[in-house]
Amino acid sequence: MSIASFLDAVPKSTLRAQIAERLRAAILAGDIPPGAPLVETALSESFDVSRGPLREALRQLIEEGLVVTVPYTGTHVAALSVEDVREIFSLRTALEIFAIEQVWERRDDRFRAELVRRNDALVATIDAGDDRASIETELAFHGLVYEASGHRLLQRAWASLRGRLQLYWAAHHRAHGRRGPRRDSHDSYIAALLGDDLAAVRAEIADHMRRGVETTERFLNTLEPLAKRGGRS
Amino acid sequence: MSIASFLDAVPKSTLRAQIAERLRAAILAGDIPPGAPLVETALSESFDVSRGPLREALRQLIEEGLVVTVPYTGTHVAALSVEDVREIFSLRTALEIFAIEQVWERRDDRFRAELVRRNDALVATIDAGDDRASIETELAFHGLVYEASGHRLLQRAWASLRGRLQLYWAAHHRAHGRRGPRRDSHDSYIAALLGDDLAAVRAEIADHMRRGVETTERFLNTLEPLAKRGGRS
DNA sequence: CGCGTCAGAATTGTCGACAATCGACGATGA
DNA sequence: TCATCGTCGATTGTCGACAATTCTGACGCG
Repeated sequence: MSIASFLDAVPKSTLRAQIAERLRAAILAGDIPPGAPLVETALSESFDVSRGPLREALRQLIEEGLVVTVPYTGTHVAALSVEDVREIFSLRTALEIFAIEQVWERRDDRFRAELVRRNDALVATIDAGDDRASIETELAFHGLVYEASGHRLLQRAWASLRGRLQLYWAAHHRAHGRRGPRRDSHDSYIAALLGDDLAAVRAEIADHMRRGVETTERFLNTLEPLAKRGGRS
Repeated sequence: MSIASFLDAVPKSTLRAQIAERLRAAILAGDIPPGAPLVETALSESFDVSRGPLREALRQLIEEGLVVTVPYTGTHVAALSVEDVREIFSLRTALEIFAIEQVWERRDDRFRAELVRRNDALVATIDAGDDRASIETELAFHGLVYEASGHRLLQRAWASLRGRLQLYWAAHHRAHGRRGPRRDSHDSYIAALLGDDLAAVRAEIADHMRRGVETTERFLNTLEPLAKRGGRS
C-alpha cells in the first residue's frame, strides 16, 4: 500500500514501528535538529501515512526522551540542557557499575572475548577518524556490559539512556564538528574490566564517566541556546 | 463532552491521560488481574471514548510495563515472573543507593524532617492494619529519597520501577490476602538514613531489598501460573 | 502610545469506518 | 485416523474527516 515501504528498505512490520525507527534515525543523525518543530500533518504527509500511526510513533519517541510535546500546542525535538547531560552521565555511572557487578556474578566466559572484539572494532573506527561510526561502536562496546548482565529491566534502562546520549552526541557533533570517543580513555576502561579487581572496575567506570563529562562540559553551554522551549523530557 | 468525565472526578485534560490514569488504577488495584485480556473495542465502549485515545493510553501502560501486547493478536495485563520480581528488587537496590548518595551531596535539611513525617504516616497505616494504605505510604516513604535527589532522570526510572512494584504487590495481595510492609524492617531502614554513615546506609538499603525479596520469594512460585502468555515487558 | 480584545490560523485531540492479520475450527482428502 | 488446507470470527492496524484548544497578530479603545 504505502509507497514509503518501497522507497526505503524497511522490510515490514507495523507502520508505527517503521515511522518511529525512521524518525528516531533522522533525529539522532541530526537531520532534524533539537528544538525543531515536528508537525503531525506535515510528517504524516512526508511519510505517506495517516496521523494515527504517526502519533503513536511520536508517543514512543516522547517516552524515549527524544521528543517533547505540549497539548494542543506543538511538538518539538528535545533539546538537552546542561543539567540533563550531567544527569545522563551520573545515572549512567550507577547503572554501568551495577551492570558490571551482575556480569561478574554470572561468570560468563564469552564476555571477555566479546569485550575484546568490540573494543577492537571501536579502536578501528577511532583510528579511521570516522566520528559517527566511532559513536556507534562505542555504544556497542558499552552496551555489551548491559547485554551480558542478563538483566532485562536494566537493559531497558540502558536503552532509555542510550537514546538520550545519542541525542546529546548528535547535538554536540552539529555544534563542534568531528569529536568522537578517545582511545586513551577506553584503554584504561577495558584494562580494568579485564582485570580481577571489582573495586578497581567501579572506580574506573566512575572515572570514565567523569572524564566524559569534563571533556565535554566546556562545550555544553553553547548547546543551551537551542533549548528555547521545553527541553524537558 | 464525554459522560465519563462527569461520572468520575477526573477534572480535565486529554482523554488519553484520563484513560491511562483510570486503567492504571484499575490494574494496580487488582480489579483487572494479571493475564486478563484488554480488548480495545470493549474498553473504548466501557470508557465511552473512541479507540484512538484508548490505544495511546495502552501504549503508555505498555511502556510502564503494566500491559503486554502482540501485534494483530491481543493485549493483556502483564503477569510478572519470578525473575521479573528479582530484577525489580535488584535494580531498585542500585537506584536507591544512588539516590541516597545524591541526597547526601545536596545536604538538604528539610529531607530529614520530611523523612520522619512520612515514616510516621507509614507506621500509622501499618499499625492500623490497612494493607492497601500501607503499600501507598511505603511507596511515598521510599519515593522521598528519589524526590529529594533532585535527579529528574532518576525519578523517571523510579516511576517505571514503582509501577511494576505496585503490579507485583497487587498480584501478591490477590493471591495471599493481607500482607503489607513490616515495621521492624523500616525501623532499621530509617535509623540508618538518619545516621551519618553512608556506608551503613548502603548496606542497610541492600539488606532492606534482600529482606523484601526473601520474605516474599516463597510465595512467588504461586504467582507463576498466571503468566500464561507473554509476561514480558 | 500602551493595552485589552477578539477574530483567524495553525496544531493537536477525537471520532467512526474500513482494512489487514492472526488463531481456531471444521471440512476434505489420503 | 490423521494431516492439511481453507474459511470464519475476533482483534488490532490504518485511514480520512471533524472538533477543541492554543497562539498570533491586528484592531480598537482609553
